[in-house]
Amino acid sequence: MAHREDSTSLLKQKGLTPTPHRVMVLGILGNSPSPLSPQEIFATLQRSHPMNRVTLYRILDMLVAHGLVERIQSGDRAFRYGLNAQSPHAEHPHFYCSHCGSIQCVHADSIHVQVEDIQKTFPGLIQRMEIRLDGICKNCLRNHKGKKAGNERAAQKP
Amino acid sequence: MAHREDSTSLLKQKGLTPTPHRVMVLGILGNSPSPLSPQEIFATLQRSHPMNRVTLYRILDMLVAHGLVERIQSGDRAFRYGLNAQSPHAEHPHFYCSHCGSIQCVHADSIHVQVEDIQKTFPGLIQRMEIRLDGICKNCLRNHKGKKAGNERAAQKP
DNA sequence: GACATAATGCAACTGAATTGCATAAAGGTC
DNA sequence: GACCTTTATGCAATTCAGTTGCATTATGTC
Repeated sequence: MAHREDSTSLLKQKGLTPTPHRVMVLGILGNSPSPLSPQEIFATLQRSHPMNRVTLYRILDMLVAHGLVERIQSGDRAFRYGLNAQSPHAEHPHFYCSHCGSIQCVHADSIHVQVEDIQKTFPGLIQRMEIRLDGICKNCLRNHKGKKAGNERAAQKP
Repeated sequence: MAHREDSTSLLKQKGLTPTPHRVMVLGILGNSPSPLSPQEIFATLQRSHPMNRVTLYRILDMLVAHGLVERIQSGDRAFRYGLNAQSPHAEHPHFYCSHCGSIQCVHADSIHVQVEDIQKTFPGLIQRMEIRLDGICKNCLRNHKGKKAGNERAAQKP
């Protein structure tokens, strides 16, 4: 996981000035096992290092633009941000729990989508791929065994 | 593609009363080669069969809930709706053009993601999968050859 | 035709993200 | 260090997509 020095040097590598805010945001993302929503990042920041919402969005945008951070879509309407996997094409799927909204990385060896193969016959330029699995996570399955699904519609209807 | 009678009978099959509005919406989706945003559906409707925004959203929700229509996420913040592929697990990827926002279905034989395999080791319940490719579509490549990408950021920044 | 149920419309609201502009911080030059 | 330019951050207001609550209209059944 990325410590403060790591975040700082990552930013410098990309020619970005390592302001405290940026270092913090990158650090939070580096310490999270799964991608986070701006809200979650914001909440974490509030405790120690409050910053304006807009600033957070702008920092995230910039990190994505410089390839340090990956932005993925979850089943709901908020994007999630996570440290970018270093190797391109080593993208992994994400699991979205439609009950609690949590996101998990899925390390699935069985998924080998050959973007190159598709590119051969596809007339547009493919730059990126995103795979998402929707369902109910382990915790929600355990906690709500026997209960009515209730919020399950969230997957489709955030 | 679905003609009016088809839409009507599809609705009846699901026990839904085939109101003019519903038949129209289902017809539009059936005649489109690619999934449409509510905005696009709305615009199409305006010409011949104006209806309230909310009604459209509610009809779409219902069609999704009854499995007639599939709701997918594009690279931007609007969902897209398309007739549901009849066979489950025959999901296909969608291509999102980050320049013009259009969506295309990709029929890629090379993509065989075995959800069952993932399910064996994944502790949650997987109910659905979505694969999306982001890039620049054929048209935008042609029209903007040599020009600066300009709006390309849309993929990440709708 | 009367009535209950379902469908639609309208207005106001929410949540996530964005824009425009003002202020504050960094960084370079003398 | 003072001055100035560039870059970051903050604040307020706005957009965009979708949702909620409630009134009104249509549909179907007896």
